Amino acid sequence: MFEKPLTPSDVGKLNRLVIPKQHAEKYFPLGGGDSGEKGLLLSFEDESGKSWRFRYSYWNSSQSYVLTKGWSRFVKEKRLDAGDVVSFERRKLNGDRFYIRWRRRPVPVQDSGAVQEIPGPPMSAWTRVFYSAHPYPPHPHGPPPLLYQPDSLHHASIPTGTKYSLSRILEFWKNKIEMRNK
Amino acid sequence: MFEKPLTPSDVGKLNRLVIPKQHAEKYFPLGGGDSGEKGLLLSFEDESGKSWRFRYSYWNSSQSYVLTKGWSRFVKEKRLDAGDVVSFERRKLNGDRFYIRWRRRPVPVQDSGAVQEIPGPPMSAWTRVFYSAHPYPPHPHGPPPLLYQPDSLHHASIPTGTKYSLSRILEFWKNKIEMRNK
DNA sequence: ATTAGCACCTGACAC
DNA sequence: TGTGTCAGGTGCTAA
Repeated sequence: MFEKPLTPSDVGKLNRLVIPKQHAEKYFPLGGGDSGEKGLLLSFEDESGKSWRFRYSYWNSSQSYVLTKGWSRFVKEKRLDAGDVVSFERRKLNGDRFYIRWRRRPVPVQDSGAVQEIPGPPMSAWTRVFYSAHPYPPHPHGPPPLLYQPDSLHHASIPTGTKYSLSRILEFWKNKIEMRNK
Repeated sequence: MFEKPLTPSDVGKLNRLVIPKQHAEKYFPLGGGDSGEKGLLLSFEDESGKSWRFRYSYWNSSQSYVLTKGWSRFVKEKRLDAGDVVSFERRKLNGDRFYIRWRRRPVPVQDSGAVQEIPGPPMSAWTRVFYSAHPYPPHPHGPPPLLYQPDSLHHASIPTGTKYSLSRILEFWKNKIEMRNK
């Protein structure tokens, strides 16, 4: 049916996938007043045969069609990232089902030289911690990103229970924000 | 009956107070199918004798009990802030009524003077920032205050060894930065 | 235009 | 380890 390259918001904390209107209206029509109220529950099968249910609805405020409930679980399980592509298919072969596929982003993002190193011995530790732990890059529009998440750091593991002393936290972030505000 | 120290959300723009489940089910039972649907209207008397009505209901999605309608007016009139404590009481003395009381957040524990492993601001910087930052967006005019006010730190309300989980730290600072960028 | 209120949703974390 | 709780969110509607 169609594909969509995921935006940062699609894989971010908004927990929703925007379906481009032309595709939404063509393939997932919401019947006006009836199902249009609360949306639909759409079921898809992934590459492993696992079934995924997403709530599909229309947001009047943004006039867009979205998958909401269930979407974030999919993003997490598949470890989807901005630029990756999801595709929705319908196969009438055995029973007319919906399928959802995904693939890594076609070409690695070119390094624009935007990654900023924070100087200082403790800081480098912190940048690593932060990069690897920060699930969502900042919004792509507006001011230049404060944080950047290079591919190589995606899954660097920090034990989830790791804790840090306040003074180091404050020191680090004071710096961050001062840089940001310059 | 019980008390609750208010969270930033309880006094913030969500306009609701979460009643901890244990207390809710003990003192404000929602009778299954009857009142469970639409909640109740609870009436309380404050310290001045003024009557407050709150809508009390159960949110299925989060499985929590909340005061909604009317709550924000109470917060505003009493100028409640995060950390302040509300208490709910029932007095059978004259007529078995509900009372609602409130008090300012407990005075912080005196700073022990212990030195941090790494030089940095006292712990209260953190608490102060954390709580004062949330409720209502606090930029009246002029540049919003930078991260913390070292000059206003006379107490430590957290034991000096306290550490924080990464997720809390990141969440907090993400908010901070977003506010500054607004 | 703003916002209280409402019914939902989710991730983090304490146990 | 899971699981339940709940703090912090969302979009929508009505006023």
